[in-house]
Amino acid sequence: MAGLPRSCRKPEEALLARKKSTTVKDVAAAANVSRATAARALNGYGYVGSAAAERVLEAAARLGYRGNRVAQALRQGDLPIIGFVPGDIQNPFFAKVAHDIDVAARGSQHSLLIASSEEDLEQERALLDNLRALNVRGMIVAPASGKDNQHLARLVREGTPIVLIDRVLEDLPCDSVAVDNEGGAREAVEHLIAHGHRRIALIQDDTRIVTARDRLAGYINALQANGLPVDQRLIAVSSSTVQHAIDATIRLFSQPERPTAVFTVDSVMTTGALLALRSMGLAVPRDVSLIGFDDFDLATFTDPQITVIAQPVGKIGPLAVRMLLDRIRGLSEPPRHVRFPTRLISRGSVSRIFLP
Amino acid sequence: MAGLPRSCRKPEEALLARKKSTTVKDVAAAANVSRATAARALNGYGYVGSAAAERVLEAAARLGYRGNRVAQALRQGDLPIIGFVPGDIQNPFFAKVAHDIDVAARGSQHSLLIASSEEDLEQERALLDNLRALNVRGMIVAPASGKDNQHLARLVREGTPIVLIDRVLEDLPCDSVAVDNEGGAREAVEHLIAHGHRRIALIQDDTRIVTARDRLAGYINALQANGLPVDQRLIAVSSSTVQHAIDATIRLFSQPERPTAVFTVDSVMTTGALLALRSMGLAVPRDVSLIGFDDFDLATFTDPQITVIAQPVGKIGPLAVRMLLDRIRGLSEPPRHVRFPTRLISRGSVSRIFLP
DNA sequence: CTGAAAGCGCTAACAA
DNA sequence: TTGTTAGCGCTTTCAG
Repeated sequence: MAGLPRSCRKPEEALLARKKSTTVKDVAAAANVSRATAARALNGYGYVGSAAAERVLEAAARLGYRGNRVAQALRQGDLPIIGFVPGDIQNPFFAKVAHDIDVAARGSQHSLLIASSEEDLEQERALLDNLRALNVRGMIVAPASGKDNQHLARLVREGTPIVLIDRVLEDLPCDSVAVDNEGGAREAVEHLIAHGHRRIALIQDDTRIVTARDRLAGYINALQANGLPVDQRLIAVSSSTVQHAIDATIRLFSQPERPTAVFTVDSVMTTGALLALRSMGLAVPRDVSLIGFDDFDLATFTDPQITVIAQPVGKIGPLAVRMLLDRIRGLSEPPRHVRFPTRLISRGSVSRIFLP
Repeated sequence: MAGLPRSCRKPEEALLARKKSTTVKDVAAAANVSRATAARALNGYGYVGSAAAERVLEAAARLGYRGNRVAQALRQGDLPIIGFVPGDIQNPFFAKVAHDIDVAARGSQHSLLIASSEEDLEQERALLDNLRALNVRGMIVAPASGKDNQHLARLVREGTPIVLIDRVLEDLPCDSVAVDNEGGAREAVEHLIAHGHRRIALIQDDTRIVTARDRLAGYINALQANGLPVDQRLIAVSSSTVQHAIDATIRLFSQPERPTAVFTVDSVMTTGALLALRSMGLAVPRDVSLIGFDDFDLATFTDPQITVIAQPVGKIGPLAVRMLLDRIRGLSEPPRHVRFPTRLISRGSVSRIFLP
């Protein structure tokens, strides 16, 4: 008899043992029908006599029957859940996207499991593996890295519906939703060049992150298209936290030949740059011009306000969910890639420089 | 023979059918051992001959065996997951707490499932029901409402480990981690009173939310302790979004007798109030003094900076996880309630008023 | 050291 | 209309 009470490693644990919840079997017994009939009544399919159905429902209510999704999932193959793996849940961009995904997912009867990779590739692997092992229906992922993505390739190969957001991996055959990072960055830098700036600094993430790489490309392309040199001393790499961005900015401005303008690749970086500049007594845009990728609350609070490259953040989550649901429903078209354009919002943080 | 391929509602769906993943059975077959032996080798318990074990591991690797958590969960009773139900994932307070919980949970081999209630009681019920049906180990919840919490009471009664954060329900017998909302609010308002203010406005959430209720109590207590009247026209209720807070602030200042100071109950409200005041051409603190509950990035970006009541945000998540894990491990002490003190950070947004 | 078999809770094909 | 039964993938006794 394998009938020992499970999970009794230590005696004291038994005290708090969760009350065994009521199962279909209990309900069926209470209603004097078979498990099959009870299940039919509970889930409303097939033929059930109205008398029997009523008894079942009554018993279920009385016993507090709730159903066990894990068992259902084991039986049916998957859980009505989609996973979202953002790079960092604290970044307002991802928080907003997470919220939008949540709303859209809920609208189609799915729960959302958010698991942040914290920009750590190893962690991302573990999380995706977890989600997969849980048999979620599909996943929306902002990959932490542009390289070493065999784990993603494998998931795709195995048929798990996946939609990439924000960071596209060209060689991965799955849908993606992102913005024109290269174009946006190029526009930002060209805006600075058009205002006479020549020493333009870049504060960016590790180029392992795809968006950082693309925005760097935009920066370089803009410079080269205008015959300006790419000076490595003007490029600061920092992880995307306010404190790191502060340090990077200070380093940048501790050099003999200071930049006259700064382009920051996300709103966290922009926040850090603003704080650093202020602490160094540099006024924007009098001493330094500033333009940031991604619009954010703070951008309109400074005086003057900050010029930014805005992304249509609110469109990303809902579209990603729609695409994912298509795949979950079995759509087998070739991968679709959507790239939204960005938009330069000119505020007051860029000044005109007159060349000698 | 119930051997029909499942899930073939429509023929085209079959095309994309997820590749059936390899099971212990496959591995066992490939290694020429029984399922039991394979399981033993895979999970490293019991006696397994080293030759057999090696064959199993090799076969598992070759076949790409990954394990099925759902089945494990069904067998073992629960999933190594904890759930977090914040009021609103976009609120930076909850985003930070979510991040902290994530880190702490991961440290103890648990995944985190974040499901935001969006301050909707009905939604919260559905989400908690989902989590419960998934057999998660425990949940950390910021209840959307101070009333109508039978759903929570029931979960607790059934033995699901639950820790409340930010918003404590006194009559619910479970652990909680929060801050001294009443005391913090009182200190804020007393600070304003000490600076000579008499017409002090409050911008707050619906009092259905426990923190809003407690902070309102602090506001009222401070006024009464100082012999000041509570004027309903000075109390604006708004849901916690920037736009709603803007509207509420404008309404407040459209009255004949304007307040000389404003106390906002969270950082989103504070952001909204700042935007509204600026749009009305009112300078802080020249025309209006301002103090907000909860410190946030923006508070140090305005000129002058904003005086706030700071909470030890970083301590809440980790402690909640620790308490939850205790319960999961079977701790059966009576409920523990932790309340952190708040701290007034005086910056420049409160001016002294000289009475006539 | 290994294998057979039971059973977690649920659903659904099939028989009655 | 209802009941019987198989089985999802896994772990774990118990008997070899």
